[in-house]
Amino acid sequence: MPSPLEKARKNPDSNKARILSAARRLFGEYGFQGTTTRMIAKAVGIDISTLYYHWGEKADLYEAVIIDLNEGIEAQFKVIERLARGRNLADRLDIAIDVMCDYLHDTPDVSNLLLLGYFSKSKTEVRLDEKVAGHIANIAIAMGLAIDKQHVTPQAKARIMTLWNAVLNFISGESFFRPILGVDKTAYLDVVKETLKVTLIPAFTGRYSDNGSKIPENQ
Amino acid sequence: MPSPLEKARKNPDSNKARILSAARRLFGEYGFQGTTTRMIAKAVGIDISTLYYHWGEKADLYEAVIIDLNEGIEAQFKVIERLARGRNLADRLDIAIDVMCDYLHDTPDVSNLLLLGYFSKSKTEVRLDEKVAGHIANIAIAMGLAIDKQHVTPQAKARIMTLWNAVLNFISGESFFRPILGVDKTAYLDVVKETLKVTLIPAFTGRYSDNGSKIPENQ
DNA sequence: TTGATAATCCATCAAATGATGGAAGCATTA
DNA sequence: TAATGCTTCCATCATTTGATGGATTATCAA
Repeated sequence: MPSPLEKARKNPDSNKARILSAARRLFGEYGFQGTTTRMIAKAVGIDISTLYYHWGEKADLYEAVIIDLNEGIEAQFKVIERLARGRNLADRLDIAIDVMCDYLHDTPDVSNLLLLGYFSKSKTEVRLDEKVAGHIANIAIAMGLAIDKQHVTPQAKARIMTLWNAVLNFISGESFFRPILGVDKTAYLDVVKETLKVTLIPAFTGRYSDNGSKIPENQ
Repeated sequence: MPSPLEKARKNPDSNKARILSAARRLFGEYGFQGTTTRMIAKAVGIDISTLYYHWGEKADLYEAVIIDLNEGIEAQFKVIERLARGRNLADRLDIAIDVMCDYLHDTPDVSNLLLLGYFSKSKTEVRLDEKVAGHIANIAIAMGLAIDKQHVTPQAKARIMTLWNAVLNFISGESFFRPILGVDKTAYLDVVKETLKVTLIPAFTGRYSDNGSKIPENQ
């Protein structure tokens, strides 16, 4: 039997799918508490009860949004892994930053939702942490910093978090940070990419100060 | 005539001050939308109407919280400036990271509130961006990267944002990131400081070249 | 003490919000 | 056509939430 999400994806023009899409955008913009079911229904152009018919209560819809979003991220990790295979560490990081920045910039709700999930404590908590732990480990593996999920050092994890969070911050906070930087919309993405690469790639390619044993480049 | 904030600070045991304090904690934890005036009143142990008597409508209370918070941050910048004066860049950054991490870790609402301000779009927007622009410029000056607020290059701004955001992310997201790192509460702060220093100080002390492929040499 | 000012609480309101029941419309198939 | 199941909308409810008016109590100077 197909899950509700698969059903919605199969027919992107259905109301069910359009509700999910609007919910994603609005939850990302205003957060869980700041988004009302009426706002979502109005954005789609349907009655509120249709929304409840398809997705159940608000928290269930939110959960569907989070699951959908995480699958999108995981798909991007696969893209990165494919493009980065066989390169050296600096090139892999370069590719990862490019791909992730482009992806998140094209789908702005994703980074908003993730950050809100990290920092805002809502009463209806949707489990997100083990997903993030998985993302961190995936990046570590894709970057060749670990053989498998069980062998990622805390140091590597912390460095990846720094990079991952920096990407999310810059993309999600564009409307906030861009005026401060004083660059236009098209230049912003380039400035961000360049800054992330220059500031953070050396943190991985340079020597690891604590253990001194950088994980060898096992292609 | 004293401002409401000065009045509240003068008498920290007054209900007015206790409301501000509880509001700060709860707004930081649940965000503007997720916090109700009843929650705040209950935390203080007073009737809701007393809250309205002292602070007016909810948005006004929130604004008072933000102003209070920004003054605390600016005070910390002064501390950093005093401690860092006369040192070299690497030492200044080291001090700045230590002082800011300690301060934010002791007052967890601050980083939460700032991040929520960056990323969550509420209908009742309180101006925060020019404050942040000021913070960025202050750091730039304190670090000796610029003579005055008018002469901070976009590159320097972007690097400072990366550092500043990284601090906020790690402190505010402790409950989220610490289990992933698998360290205990006391060790977390040290891991964070160490990671920030190792990964980000070279971004400032190294060359500001645009190819970014070089690894800094010093310390 | 008295009188004015400040602070607090009780009761209440209007609007917003999450959620549901049931009737009506639509589509597919027998 | 008739029957069945899926989808949509209207009307409505119970709570929650922001906010206020008015009565009551505390504070304190004259």
